[in-house]
Amino acid sequence: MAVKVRYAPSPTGSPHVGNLRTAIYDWLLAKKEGGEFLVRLEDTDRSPDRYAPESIADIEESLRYLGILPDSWWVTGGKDTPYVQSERLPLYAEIVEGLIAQGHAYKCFCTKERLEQMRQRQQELGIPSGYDRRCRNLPLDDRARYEAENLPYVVRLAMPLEGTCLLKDAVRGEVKYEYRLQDDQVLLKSDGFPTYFLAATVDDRLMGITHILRGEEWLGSAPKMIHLYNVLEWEAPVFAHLPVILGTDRKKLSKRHGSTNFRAFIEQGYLPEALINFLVLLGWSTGEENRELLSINEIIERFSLSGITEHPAIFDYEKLKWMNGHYIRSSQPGRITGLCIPYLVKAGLLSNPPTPEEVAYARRIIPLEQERMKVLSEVVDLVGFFFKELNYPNGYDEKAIAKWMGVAHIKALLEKEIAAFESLPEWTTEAIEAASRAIGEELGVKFAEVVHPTRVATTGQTVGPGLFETLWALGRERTLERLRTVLAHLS
RNA sequence: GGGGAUAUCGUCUAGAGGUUAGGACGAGGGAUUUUCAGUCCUUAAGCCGGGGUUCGAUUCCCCGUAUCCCUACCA
Repeated sequence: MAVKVRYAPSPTGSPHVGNLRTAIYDWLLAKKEGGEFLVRLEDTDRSPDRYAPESIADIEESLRYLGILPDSWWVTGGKDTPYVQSERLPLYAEIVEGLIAQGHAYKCFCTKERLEQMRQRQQELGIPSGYDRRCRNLPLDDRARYEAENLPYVVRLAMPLEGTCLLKDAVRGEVKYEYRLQDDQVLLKSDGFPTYFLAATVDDRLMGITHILRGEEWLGSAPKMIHLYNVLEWEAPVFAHLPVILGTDRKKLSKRHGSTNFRAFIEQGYLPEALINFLVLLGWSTGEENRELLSINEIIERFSLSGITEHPAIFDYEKLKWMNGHYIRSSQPGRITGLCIPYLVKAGLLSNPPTPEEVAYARRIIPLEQERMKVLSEVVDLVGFFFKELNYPNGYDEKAIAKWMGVAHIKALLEKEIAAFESLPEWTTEAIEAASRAIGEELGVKFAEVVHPTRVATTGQTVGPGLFETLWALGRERTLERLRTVLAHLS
């Protein structure tokens, strides 16, 4: 049977990297096995504080950005339509009616207040918590009366009171559960919407899903779903429970640890291939081959559920940065330039939209800083000196001035450079370097004693790309202007 | 309180009944000298504890401990 996997996000905010990793694994499995990758929107939680329909666009964008496009989803449709659970309500209602008729599920009229009190009492007494099943054994005339009164109700799954459930997990092997310890899970809420347990089970079945990849936090609820499959007489798909991703304090990754949602990573400038490569490695490895830097195709070739780790992984932002830097460095300069320009526009360094001259300038300077970038957003600080008026000495690094603007040969150096640069037939890195070396010899100082003061005078700082590439990119006019300004202040 | 999962350098991980326990990030040192970054070389750093099984366990089993997850009309 062909593999069919699904990613089933909820519109409760910008996607979390943990969910994205699940989506990546889903996509990889589908690609590897020549199967189908389906994405379904699980929008059954309508409570105003969680339901965030505007995040649907984020979900779509995250998949597009990563390049893990679904074979079928609500955006492009497909043969399992609709892909949005709120549009599938009648399907769930029908299943629930059948379950009630067969005694596998029952209406529960308990109020939230009663359930709350029950839970509190259970906690005080130190006994296992869970629904006390009062409505499971409700006398018939009570139920008839409640129904006649139109009391709100939920539908609960009647779990077996004995026996064990054996889950065969693709990453964890066999896990056993006692049915009697399982709660009578709510399947249908009082607002008529299904819960995850019902909706996901029904949809996975109707959509022909063969493998369910989900976070380990779902492991404990597997027996409820397996029981549902059993009473519905459906064959259960393969379950694969993925290790959770933790923050540096070993707690479930959350906003406290820094960025966790897709949007934040994009804004900081992480490349899709870096995100995928890093996320994939958080819980999966190539095994003996021992490689970490892998292209998408190399990952697809090697991917398998058996390579998935069983223990939680801590999200290492440093390693992600390193990996992103690696992918930036190995990208075509044109691509990085294009990706960086919006950051410069946003920072006000370029007009909105940028003029052709500005774009040409950006194309000259951004590649010079490419190997220094870990994330794209750093470009703003890295190339700032190319754009800003330096205004000696205020715009200059204090320590840089202290170290190099007071050296004995500074005035002679600047004077000679201005004269030499003015008369240079061609403004090329080679010509600039040759002239600079000649000046150094004339002055009888070491080459470094030419380079460092010149760098400070023209850039205001001590770090940056190679000096002659910098001056070349800066252009003859800007270079001369900066040298003259500094010289004027020194005189 | 109950249930479940997991346990190899600080972090991500590989690994096998006998290995100098391998790689990567990060950290330290060195080289390249036009700074920073990069690149190359290099060093330090690990099998949770206790019982078994075994000639031999870090590896297999049990117990303990620790950590994480679940225990909602959220997913």
